[in-house]
Amino acid sequence: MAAEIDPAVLMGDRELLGRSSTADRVAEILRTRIAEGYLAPGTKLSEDSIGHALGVSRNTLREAFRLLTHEGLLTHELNRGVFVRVLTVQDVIDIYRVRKLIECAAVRSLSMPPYDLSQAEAAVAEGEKASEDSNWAALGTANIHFHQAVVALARSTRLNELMRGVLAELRLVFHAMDNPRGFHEPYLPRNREILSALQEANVVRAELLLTSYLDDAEKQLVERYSERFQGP
Amino acid sequence: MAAEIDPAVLMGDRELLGRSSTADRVAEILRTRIAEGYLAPGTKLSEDSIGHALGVSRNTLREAFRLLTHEGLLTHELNRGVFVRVLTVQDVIDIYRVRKLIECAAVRSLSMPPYDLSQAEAAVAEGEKASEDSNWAALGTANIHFHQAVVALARSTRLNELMRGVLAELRLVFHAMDNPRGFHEPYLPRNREILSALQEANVVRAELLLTSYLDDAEKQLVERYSERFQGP
DNA sequence: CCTTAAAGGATCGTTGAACAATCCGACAAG
DNA sequence: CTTGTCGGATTGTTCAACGATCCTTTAAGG
Repeated sequence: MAAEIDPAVLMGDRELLGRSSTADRVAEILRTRIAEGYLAPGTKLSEDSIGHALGVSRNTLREAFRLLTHEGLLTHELNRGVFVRVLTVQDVIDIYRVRKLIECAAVRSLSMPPYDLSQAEAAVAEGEKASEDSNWAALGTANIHFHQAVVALARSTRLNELMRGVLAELRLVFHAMDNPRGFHEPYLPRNREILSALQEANVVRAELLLTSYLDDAEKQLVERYSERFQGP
Repeated sequence: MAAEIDPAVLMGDRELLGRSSTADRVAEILRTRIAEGYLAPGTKLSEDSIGHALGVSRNTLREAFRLLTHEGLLTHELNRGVFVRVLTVQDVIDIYRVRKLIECAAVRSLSMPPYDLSQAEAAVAEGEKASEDSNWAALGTANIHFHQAVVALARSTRLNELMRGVLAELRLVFHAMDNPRGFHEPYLPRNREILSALQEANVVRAELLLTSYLDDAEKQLVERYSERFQGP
């Protein structure tokens, strides 16, 4: 009469069920505020003011801080408090070193098609739509999603996690760009090109495109960033 | 009369001095206990008992738990408490997927000598000494140090951090091996061989050796691990 | 005038206690 | 044997308090 229950179906609901912990929600709020630039790098997050503003206790807030600190969005200085992370030029260089190493390795690790490129395709489409809508913040997000999808090709949860953190840090850098359109838009067709190479199973070409992409982005970012933070 | 003070000398003491936050110290204690196997995977860490045993408050202990949870050494189940992480076979596979990707990419990223191989040399020597002393736990640690040194060749703090976490997780797996000597010792000469290839600047050979090393270790580990946790 | 030292206020680190929510085991009923 | 219910134990969350540390201000001295 009744069909057997597939446990796998219920698995997807677990995160929805298990999600709670006010600390997680507070962290999510702060994460969003940081990502959208409302909390600029260098801003001090006072336990008292933030806790009072959000109506949560200091202890709970501290747990949220610890979450975000571990994600690299906040820095914690003993007896001084937490601050929105300020990335140095050295950090930018390190981030791109990681990206080059991992993204390229992920592409190279692909053996025979078919791969699941649906995420990457969705990300490129997302970027093209954002570009049409002139929504440059969304375009930056879509770019990040594309490269997350590239790493996901390696099918490793740990690498995905690492990349999620690294790209979240990169968002902090993006906010230092005063011309988001001029920075993000040129990379959109390059993402499309990389995707095409992957669809044609031309791994070598995809890796070459990816490398030059990352080299260019790094150069551009380091240039802008250093003249803004170390320059005269 | 008095000689000039060399500031560099005092730098080494900073971590000793700046070591703060009881939560950090508690985390360090637990980290060590887990690494040495005293706290076996699956063990429940009761807030009451641990907090009372270490003489710290429950709040502080929870911060330490949160730290280790994010490092992947503990798992946190809502309203049930924290447990020493029990890795699945899938986790082992994922860990080795990451290792193959990153360690090989780190080696391949080397361009022209000279590289700084001092860390790697020290790790191999450490392993050979541990082997002479028949200290198999130390041998496992030395092996981990060697591969950490390999990743360090990429000179990225973020990659180093990732690898530190991944290899700490791997320690959890090692404790499931009932014959540590038989497992660790065969890999010692292979580390030496990889080091030799690097010293000769033969990057291609080093990468090949590394790949087969990791493939063998993964196969062996997965076999043992699955028959122990999913077997009859 | 500048440098150094001390006092004060603000914030963080840590603890202890309290209450609600949840889980776990035992026991009873069907 | 399964289901429902109860009570003890543990966790989740908040609050208040005190000591420790840092930053700023103020004062003294060269």
